[in-house]
Amino acid sequence: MGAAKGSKRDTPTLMSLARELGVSHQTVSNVLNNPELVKPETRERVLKVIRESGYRPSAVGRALRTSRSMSIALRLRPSGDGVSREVMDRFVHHLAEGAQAKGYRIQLITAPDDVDEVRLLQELFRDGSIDGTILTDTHFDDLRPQVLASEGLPTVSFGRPWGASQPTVPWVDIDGAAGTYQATRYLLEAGHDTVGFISWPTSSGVGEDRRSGWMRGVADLTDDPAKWMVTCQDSVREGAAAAAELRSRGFTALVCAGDSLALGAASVFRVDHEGGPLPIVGFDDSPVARSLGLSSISQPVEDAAAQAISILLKLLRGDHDGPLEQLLLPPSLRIRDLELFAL
Amino acid sequence: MGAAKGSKRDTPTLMSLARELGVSHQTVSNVLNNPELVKPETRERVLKVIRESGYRPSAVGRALRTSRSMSIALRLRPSGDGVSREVMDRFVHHLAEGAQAKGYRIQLITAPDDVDEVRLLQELFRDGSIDGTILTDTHFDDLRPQVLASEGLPTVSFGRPWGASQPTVPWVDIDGAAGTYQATRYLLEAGHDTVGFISWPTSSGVGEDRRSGWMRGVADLTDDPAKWMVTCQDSVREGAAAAAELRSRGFTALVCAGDSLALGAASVFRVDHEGGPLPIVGFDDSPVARSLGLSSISQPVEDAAAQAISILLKLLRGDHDGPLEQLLLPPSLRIRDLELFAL
DNA sequence: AGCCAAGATTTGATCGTTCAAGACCCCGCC
DNA sequence: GGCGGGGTCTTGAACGATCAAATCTTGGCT
Repeated sequence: MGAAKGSKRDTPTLMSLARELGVSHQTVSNVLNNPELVKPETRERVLKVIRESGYRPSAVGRALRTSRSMSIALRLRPSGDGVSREVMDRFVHHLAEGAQAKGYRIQLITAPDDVDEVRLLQELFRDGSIDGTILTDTHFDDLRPQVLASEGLPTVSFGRPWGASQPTVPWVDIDGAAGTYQATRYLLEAGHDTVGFISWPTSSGVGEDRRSGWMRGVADLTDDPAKWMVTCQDSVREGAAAAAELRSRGFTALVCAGDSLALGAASVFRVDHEGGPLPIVGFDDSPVARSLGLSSISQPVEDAAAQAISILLKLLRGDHDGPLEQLLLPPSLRIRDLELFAL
Repeated sequence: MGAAKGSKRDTPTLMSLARELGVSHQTVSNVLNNPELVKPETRERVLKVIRESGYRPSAVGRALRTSRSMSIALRLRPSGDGVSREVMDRFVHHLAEGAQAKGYRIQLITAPDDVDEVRLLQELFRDGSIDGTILTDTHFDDLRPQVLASEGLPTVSFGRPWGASQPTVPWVDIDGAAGTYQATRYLLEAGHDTVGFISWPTSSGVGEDRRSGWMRGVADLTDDPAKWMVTCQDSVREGAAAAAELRSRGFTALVCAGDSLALGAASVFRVDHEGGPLPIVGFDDSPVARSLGLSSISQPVEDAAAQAISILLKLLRGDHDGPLEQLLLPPSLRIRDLELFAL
């Protein structure tokens, strides 16, 4: 076929295509990036060759010139034992999906602690590997947002800036309080006079948030909600112990800060239970809850991921219209009939 | 402070550092990549300035010149409902960790099916975004390895090439059969005369593998192992039904293809159980199994990830010594006392 | 005919690095 | 004293794209 210069089986480039077509490299580039600048006739001619050659613009060449890597960093946390990590898992997946749809890619990083995470992010940002990042698992005294913001590293946080007087980066989060409030009201309307709560230690912002929703839900029923709840670590065993305690105090329905606790609580309350939904509501709608038929509160992680991406891309585009975006998404209650224990 | 040319607050480059130092850019480059070529004296001088400026070589510039992106693609699957997806989760995490330790990064991709996955991988490979990939969830009639291999895309598979007469890419996998064999023998030695099996449909390579280990374990006890097992879909409910069936046939101990099934089976066998390990063994050692105190077979995913990375890097380096690597790692049995149901 | 503007295409520089030679210096050796 | 050679450093080109500006065409208007 080709005579001229001994065409190697190399992957085509703008230059090689241009030579082959007898046009300038810029014309080929324009066909792809600014088609309206090119006469329809030549545009078609160029497009044809592009298609036939299977040409794909070098992401690296492009990145060098535009100084945009089209990739976003995400720190992956060590597995941990929780039953609810599936939530984060789904978040990551939707993030990858959303990013990909916009031509971006998610790059995973790992770090032993926040300081290392921030340092690594800065390095990757400075060497052009990433354009921005999405933070997860925010907590009290979390310095990451403000450090990254001061470095000018485009950042969106999945999780509110707990305890900070003023947010330093835009964030998206799930309204845990709204979820537990809804669950509490549901149980009350289902005929229970009291609804107890199994809580995490107060060091957790997420835990505080979820507890506050329940408290609002029972505010008109008691002056001393502290007597209606038990605090314990996040495990099935402790959840069961806490539930036993509350049950002995006469509570017939419970809301729990997480599904591990709810699972434990369910093991206590299933005794004498007569079918239908167990009056226990967990949080996170984990796979276990789904497969055992436990009621739970489901986080709209898909929305959260989409919003996080969308806000981050806005930052990258430089659309600085107005103040930081802060988005609180409502979770939804999933009531289920007990499956496993009913057998 | 500098007078000369109005130094902007730009990030430093090889060129800018070279100018500042009064040496050539290549010398600076050599200090970083081939220190032995540079006289110790100047080397120190250059290093000092590098450190002070916080200079970091542009990953993009380097990638363009060397045509190595230092990143590895990994397809993230849709969440799915399984209780065992935590295994993949841990695998991904260890992969990211291992890659990062070697200067590589993991890029997430998503795809609705294998064909799209392969196409996307090819595109990313051709445009220089990735250097290689790690496949997961291999299955019968999986065409991905052979297509990728024929395209010259460096690939390592986590999961055997089920059904293929000849592997086309190196792989790492967990020896499921060894795990179920071990579990079966353990139960027999614990005093049970028979050990049943709850199996997945035979379309699954992983399921076949796990079943075969159990069959080997009971081979000397029965001529018709088909009567000792039940096949069903992977859910807690179906696991419970299958266990009830086997129990009614007189089986006192079971091995299950996965933890969902085992969880269902446990709900049946816990009745009349008197403490100590329940004679049910699941597979994957999922968080639920751990928190409920179910015995299970644990996959050495950390090893698997490390090996996968190691083999892939070898491919990238071009060390083609000998045939494709094929690595089968033994899982380990975790026997636990029942926790939750014992309360 | 002459001239300006819009349309279409080309030219040259640039992003930041590494590769492949070339230049220079100093020494020892015949 | 010229020559080879190792050690040190510099020069110029390449990687593959985009940006900025120059050039060539065309056509309409006076």
